[in-house]
Amino acid sequence: MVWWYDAVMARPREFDTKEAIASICDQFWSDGYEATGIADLESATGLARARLYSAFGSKQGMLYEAIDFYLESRIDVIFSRVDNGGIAGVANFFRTFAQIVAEHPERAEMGCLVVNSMIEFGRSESELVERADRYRERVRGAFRSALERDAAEGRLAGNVESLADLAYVMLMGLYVTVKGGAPLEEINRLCGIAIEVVESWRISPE
Amino acid sequence: MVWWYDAVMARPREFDTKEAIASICDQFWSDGYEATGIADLESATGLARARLYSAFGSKQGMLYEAIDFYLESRIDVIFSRVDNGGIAGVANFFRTFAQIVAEHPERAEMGCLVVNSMIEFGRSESELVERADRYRERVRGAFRSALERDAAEGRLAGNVESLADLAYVMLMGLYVTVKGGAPLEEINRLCGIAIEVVESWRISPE
DNA sequence: TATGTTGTTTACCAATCGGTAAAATTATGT
DNA sequence: ACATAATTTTACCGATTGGTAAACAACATA
Repeated sequence: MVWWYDAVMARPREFDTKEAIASICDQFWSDGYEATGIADLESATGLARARLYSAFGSKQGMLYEAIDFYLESRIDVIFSRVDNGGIAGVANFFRTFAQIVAEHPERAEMGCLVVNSMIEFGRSESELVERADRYRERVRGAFRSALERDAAEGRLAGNVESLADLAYVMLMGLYVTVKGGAPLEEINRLCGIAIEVVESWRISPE
Repeated sequence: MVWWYDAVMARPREFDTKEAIASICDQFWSDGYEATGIADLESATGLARARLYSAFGSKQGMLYEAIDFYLESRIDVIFSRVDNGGIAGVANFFRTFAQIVAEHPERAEMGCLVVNSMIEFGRSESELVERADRYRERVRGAFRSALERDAAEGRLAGNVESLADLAYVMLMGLYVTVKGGAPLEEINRLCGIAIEVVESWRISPE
């Protein structure tokens, strides 16, 4: 018994857990939680099931880590470009959204991992509800911080909170519609409307 | 072999298929497709699996019929009250939505069967995409027909199609947010914003 | 009553599900 | 070199999955 030291390394892990989680994330993202079996995760990561379980504990655990990874590697990156971007930043976000749907339909059809998971589980699992809360807060926070710039200079028609909320709701509506397989022209029309709405918030200087 | 007649009744079915579909619909609606097993459908309907399969063919077939039932028994009923209702009709729809979320949270958390299925399957199954198309068309159609009344009398600020689309997108965003387990106050705020948006479309007579 | 046809019942199926026990391997600290 | 502790490998588990074959029962026609 080792009584003098309790943090030995023993055998180090041969694979990069972040890399594995990235693959797991993609798998859950494109196929959903229930629809992906452990076998799918094995082939996605190239790791035997027992290695996955020893590293992440359970399938649910893998989803939680996948969502955490998604939040910091996708959501945070995407929405940090919206932060402080003003009305133009918000409008450009929706423009980019439309562009991605047009140019990378396979990616667009994956929708958003958090939205997908929210719908698949509802509020049945508190660990997911908590992450969904963080997600909504991040998205709305980005829109708020973008709009605050224009609001400070008196160029925003309306209050920041409400308009950020509206941008958030429109985005969620777009995600659902894209995932549902709506035709491209319909998506483009809806994105165009969202952009019009956002730009109508601008008070042009006289 | 009966060559002179090909539509004999033989033994009549002992259960009401519409009733069974209604139960199946509720089951899929509240738990999702993948998460409900045949055993769940058995206990929901009170019918042995073989009876379900002889009547509906497959689990997917049951989902298709469940969605068809949902479209005509829920969507059509709900949105027929929006048809021709004017701006007030659209605004009232969102008011009712908020009310249901507040008073019947369990029901609200089920979200919308079509939205849930759209997200669970994506555009992978054409039979679902087709139904999703019909769904969107019905929802936007109701909003359009509601707004056309005001538009005809010059009391609508904006064009009917775009505003109906906007109402649709906002509704989808609300569904997702409710299903994701957002707190009631947040839902209420978002509904309030949607209502404000809708009412801002009204051109009040001077 | 005989026959054809359909619905119901019962029992069953192979395949897959998520998960794990245990042996073999490989690094670490002494 | 040696004991320790972690990882990897292999093989496996019971439970559940969606689905079905076959015997039996009820009705319509003749």
